[in-house]
Amino acid sequence: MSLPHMSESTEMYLKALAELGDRHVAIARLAERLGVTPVSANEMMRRLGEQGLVAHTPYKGVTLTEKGREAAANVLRRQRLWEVFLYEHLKIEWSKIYELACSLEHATAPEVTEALAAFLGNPTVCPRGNPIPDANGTFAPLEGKSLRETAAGETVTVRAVNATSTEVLKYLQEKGILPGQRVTVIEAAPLEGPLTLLVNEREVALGLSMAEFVVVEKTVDSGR
Amino acid sequence: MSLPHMSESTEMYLKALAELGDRHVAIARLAERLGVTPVSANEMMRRLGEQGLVAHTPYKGVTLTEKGREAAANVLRRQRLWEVFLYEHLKIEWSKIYELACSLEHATAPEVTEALAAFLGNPTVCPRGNPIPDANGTFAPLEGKSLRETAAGETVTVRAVNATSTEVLKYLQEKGILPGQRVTVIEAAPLEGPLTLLVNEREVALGLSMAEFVVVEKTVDSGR
DNA sequence: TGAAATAATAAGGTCAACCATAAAATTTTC
DNA sequence: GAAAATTTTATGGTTGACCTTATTATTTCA
Repeated sequence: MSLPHMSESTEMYLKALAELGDRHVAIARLAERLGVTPVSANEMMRRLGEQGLVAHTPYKGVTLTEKGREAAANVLRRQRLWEVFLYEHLKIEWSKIYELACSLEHATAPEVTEALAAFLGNPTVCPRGNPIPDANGTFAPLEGKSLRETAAGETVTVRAVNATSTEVLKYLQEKGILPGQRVTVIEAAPLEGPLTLLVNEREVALGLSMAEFVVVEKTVDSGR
Repeated sequence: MSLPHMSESTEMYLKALAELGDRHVAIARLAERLGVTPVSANEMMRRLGEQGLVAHTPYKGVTLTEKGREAAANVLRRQRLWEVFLYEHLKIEWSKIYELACSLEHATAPEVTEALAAFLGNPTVCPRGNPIPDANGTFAPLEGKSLRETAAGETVTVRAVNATSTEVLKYLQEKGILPGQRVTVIEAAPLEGPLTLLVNEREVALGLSMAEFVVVEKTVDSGR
């Protein structure tokens, strides 16, 4: 079941693919998220393809195979369990936990993963609002749409933040765009311009590339 | 202070040197402990020498420089803090903690190290009995001699176990050779033969290569 | 439909940390 | 003091994950 040993690099690619959604992912977007050149990402997709972890349809993009999806869930489980630990127990700043948990994740044996999950009380969401896959790799992929697709005038509730860069997370934290927060889109500037939001009675400007990774849900019970 | 980035490999070499004591260490012994060929260890010593971390006197051995000693203390700190966490909080089996902590150690940022230390209550010894350096890199190098040098008839108390292989640690665990345990050397077989010990009223055979890494202290207060 | 944009492939290069084999230098031991 | 053992150096090779530059293929859109 568990693969001979997955390199750190392989794990990062799998995680990125899982985080980018379960449809076909353009290699250019993958490369961008990982900070490598498209050529490198392409090479890597060939390698992962040979291992049966992804399926690549030229000019269409890549998807995880079932095997790849399972492996990715495992990586996400480790990543997000560490996030919980770092945030809840070590009291590390919210914006830094993704990056710090990421390093630990690659170094975590299955035995430690399960012991950690038990220690934490088998949490089901990470501090960034993302679901934590269970030990079998099953987890409900997050409901909701991205803030980017939210029309002006709408009021939504932040469900999760899928950004990974500490810098971006720091910006979101400063502006209060955190899971559970109610946000109203005041304006969406034309020409792919930024959104203007109302967060905690403060106006906040947010570029689309950041809004992309904020998962929101239409606020239903406005009076809770 | 903290180096640009130390590779996992560099950290392992520094740690092994620190664990092997503060005298000149023969490259062959280093290679043996790390499971690489002497040629590889030699190459690596040249590299670490260029970085000012070790001093190599040909045919005499290597020692850590002050810079190297500090770096090594930092690695040991991380290693041993994780050992405490894995053992005390995650309830992982004693014999496995070294290896599992080792992986985590390489992936641990300074910020996490310090938060972990605080979470654990700033422990000063790891479950294997070794001292945990403080945040400045200072720590009392373990008092005592190795079980290997203990004469037949002597009764000693195990202070620490400096073995690293899970297999060896498992054997020691099974035989009860753990920190705090009183041990009597019944016989030391000739020709570098094994020791026969009395541990918990049971006779135990122990090869010299294992005994080498059991640090003991002459039992003073026999009636505690 | 043809040009522009995007995506894929090809070719060649780097870097760290290993490996093996073999030759040379030094130390230890008889 | 010479042979044996150990250590060091030299040479050349491998692997994974990147990189650049250039060419070719495909898709999108005006």
